[in-house]
Amino acid sequence: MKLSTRGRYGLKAMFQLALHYGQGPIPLNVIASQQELSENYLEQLFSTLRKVGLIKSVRGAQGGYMLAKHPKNITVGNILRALEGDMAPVYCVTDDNSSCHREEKCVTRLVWKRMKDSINNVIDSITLQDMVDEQKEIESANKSVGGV
Amino acid sequence: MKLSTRGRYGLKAMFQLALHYGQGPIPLNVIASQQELSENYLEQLFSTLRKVGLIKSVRGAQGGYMLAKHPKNITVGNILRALEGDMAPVYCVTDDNSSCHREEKCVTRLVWKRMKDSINNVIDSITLQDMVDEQKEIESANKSVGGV
DNA sequence: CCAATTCCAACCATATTACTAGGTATTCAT
DNA sequence: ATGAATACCTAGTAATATGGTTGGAATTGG
Repeated sequence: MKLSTRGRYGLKAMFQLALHYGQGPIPLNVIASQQELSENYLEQLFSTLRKVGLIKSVRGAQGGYMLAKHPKNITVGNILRALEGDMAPVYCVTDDNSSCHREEKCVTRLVWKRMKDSINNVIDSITLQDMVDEQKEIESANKSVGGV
Repeated sequence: MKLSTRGRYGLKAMFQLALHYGQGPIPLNVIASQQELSENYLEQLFSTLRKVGLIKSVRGAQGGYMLAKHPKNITVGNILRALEGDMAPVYCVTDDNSSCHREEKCVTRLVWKRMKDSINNVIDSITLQDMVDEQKEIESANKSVGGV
């Protein structure tokens, strides 16, 4: 049960945007090269993120992407759900729960439900701002110890 | 981020074995038909479960499979890890953490770590016995309300 | 006008998933 | 002893998902 590159690349890229929030648009190739990702592939992810309203784009020269809201108002859950779909371990506990005729009589379903709730609880409680703050802590901790 | 059929089928099948714990071996075709699964495919899952010591087999006619320990000593986590591998959302926080040269300086890694811990916390806290108990509760609740 | 950029749709190679097929080994019941 | 019922094992395979690539059109700052 692994996340695909969509979720992984997407979160990293969004974190980069958060680090430069308020500094104007950042072009895709900058982010792609910083994270050593395929620019064209990342473009597809950003297309998705823009359509759900998490980022804004500026077209043309000097254009690029930026967060559509303050980092404190964007959660990891917002990003992962946009890119990976419903963060449920099995389809029978997704929001658009179509199938599963056995419904509530199913004990394994309760297990999946608890897993889902647990996952979503974590990812909805972490904002991009939290990550930016943590990054600063790590950096200052390294500096005070004289790390490389 | 979904579980594969290995984890889903496997848990269901193990739950069936738990329901009949102490009643001798149950042949594979019985479980397969009860859960409407491919017998040959389920066989592969049981092979894995046997090799990690979660189930025992009895060969020959009147043979079959049974849990190797009491249901209260088998967790959902035991089963899912056997069938799905390390239950980490990304490889950089798996136990045999090989790669990830960025190590502790990586903020996204902290996010994955929290997700992983959260997932494992849930699945390690639920035993097959818990599921059997829940099943009985559901059944008796249905009965007392006069459900179908 | 031109270079830099986003936007968009289609294509493609590879890996993974979820099986199927077909055989061998073992054991119980008769 | 025999045959049916079972577990055990390995290889093959169709479908699907993944992780991109390709090529171009639209937009805009300088």
